[in-house]
Amino acid sequence: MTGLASSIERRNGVSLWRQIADRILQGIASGDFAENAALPPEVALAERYGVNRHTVRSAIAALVQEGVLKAEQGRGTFVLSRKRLSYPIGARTRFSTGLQGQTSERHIALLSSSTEPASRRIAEALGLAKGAAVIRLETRGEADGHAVSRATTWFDAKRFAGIEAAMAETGSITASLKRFGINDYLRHSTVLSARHADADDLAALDLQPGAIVLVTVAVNVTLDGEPIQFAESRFPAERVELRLLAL
Amino acid sequence: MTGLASSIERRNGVSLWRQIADRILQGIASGDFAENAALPPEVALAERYGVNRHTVRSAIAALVQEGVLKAEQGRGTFVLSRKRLSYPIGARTRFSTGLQGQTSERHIALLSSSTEPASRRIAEALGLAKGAAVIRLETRGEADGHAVSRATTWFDAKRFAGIEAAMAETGSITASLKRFGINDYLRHSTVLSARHADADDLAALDLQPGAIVLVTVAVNVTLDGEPIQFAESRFPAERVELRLLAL
DNA sequence: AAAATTTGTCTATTGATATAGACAACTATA
DNA sequence: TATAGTTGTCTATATCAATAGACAAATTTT
Repeated sequence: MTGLASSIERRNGVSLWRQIADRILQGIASGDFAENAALPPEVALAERYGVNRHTVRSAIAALVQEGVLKAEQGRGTFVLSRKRLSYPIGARTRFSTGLQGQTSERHIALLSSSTEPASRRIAEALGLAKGAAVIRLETRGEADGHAVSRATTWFDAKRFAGIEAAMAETGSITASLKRFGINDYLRHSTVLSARHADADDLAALDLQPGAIVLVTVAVNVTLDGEPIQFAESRFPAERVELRLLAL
Repeated sequence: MTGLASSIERRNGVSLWRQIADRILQGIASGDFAENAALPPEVALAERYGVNRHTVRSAIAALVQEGVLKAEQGRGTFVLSRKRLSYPIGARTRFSTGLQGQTSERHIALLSSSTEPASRRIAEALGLAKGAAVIRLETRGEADGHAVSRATTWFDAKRFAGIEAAMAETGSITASLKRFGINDYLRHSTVLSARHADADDLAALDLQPGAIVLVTVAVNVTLDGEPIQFAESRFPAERVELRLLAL
């Protein structure tokens, strides 16, 4: 990306230090600030962004807290290496296989599960009657010990009774579905949006308040086109990008 | 979406009123707050979010300013109708055809154009030598008089000399490419991310500071697989969602 | 007409945010 | 060993953000 001007905005509900922290993150992502190298000195950054040096210090302090930067007195402030995961989305999107090559270990942790009546939206997506019982799973995707996604998933309770136990045991949706005789499935639809992370996402994904999450709402179907799974997934925008396949 | 708890976070660089404004926007998008109906009274909202009534008023004031809400003394605060556009992304993504049925009028406005040497990234995507001349177009997508996207597009300057004039005249990428003998093209790859809008996006998309943009980086190719166009598009997350096709 | 409900305005207080300047502490280099 | 460059700490001040309470103004309900 060519570094477009993009200046800092005042009195808009987002503090200057938070905006500058975001700009520094962008700079790292775009290669403006190289990894494992020193950031420009505080005075230079202050001049570049048109703010006081102390404001820049607040931004840096937040990023040090996040583990993105490391400050050393007398030497400089350094960018720690933190690769952004590229999460593929396509007809055969699978959590585990998708991140192969980028991480050495990944699995899905089951945070909680419950059975509830289907809302109209979920009933329609799964082809059930409104109010039919559905199983709801709250999960967190982890790769190399880092949280990379947070998802809420619904299944027909009648057809997939006990799937929460299978998830807890296998740590994989694909493996769990196999136990119900589903050896292959396709992604039918995906709708994408973005918003600020809510408190639940912040805790589960270990994010700083104000962070942005990418949100996908997807329906998976069998090869016959029968809907089996409805899911909303949240990805931390600062650590993950989505790569659309087969377009 | 089931309304997950998601409480409000303090001293994180994002002011409470901005967080609450975001929550209200979410509430409208999710149907929690119906369009053309009254919002709960300020005291009720204050209690729901655990903040002072004046803080809620600040959030409402911002959304009134944005044209999302309308406050009437003695009556209540009303949600104005503002449908979120659903922008399709697929192999044959076209700006104009994609929004058919959702809007009555749409076109692409050319904001500026220039010729510059290709960065490594753009050269690789377009199959050119690094430093080769490329045409860069800055455009804004408009539907029914509202800005719905902001894009930066690069073309090989040698092959597409004068495309900026065609764009200015036709208001359409598809129509402009036809003048260069390209009657059909496909989307080869799309990478998706999200971030806070920068100053340029804020101005071009008529957003409030702190707003979130969805970012797509895409390469379009001819039917023979030859790359012809590299583009970065920004969509206001509060007004647009991306619907992934053919997955 | 009266009461209840809701938004609008005002004053006051507290804490967070941002600016400004000075100097200490530490590191690398001439 | 100086010197320059960099991060760390301190004080002070002004503005913004958030809370609190009281009452006015407009609308709807009783």
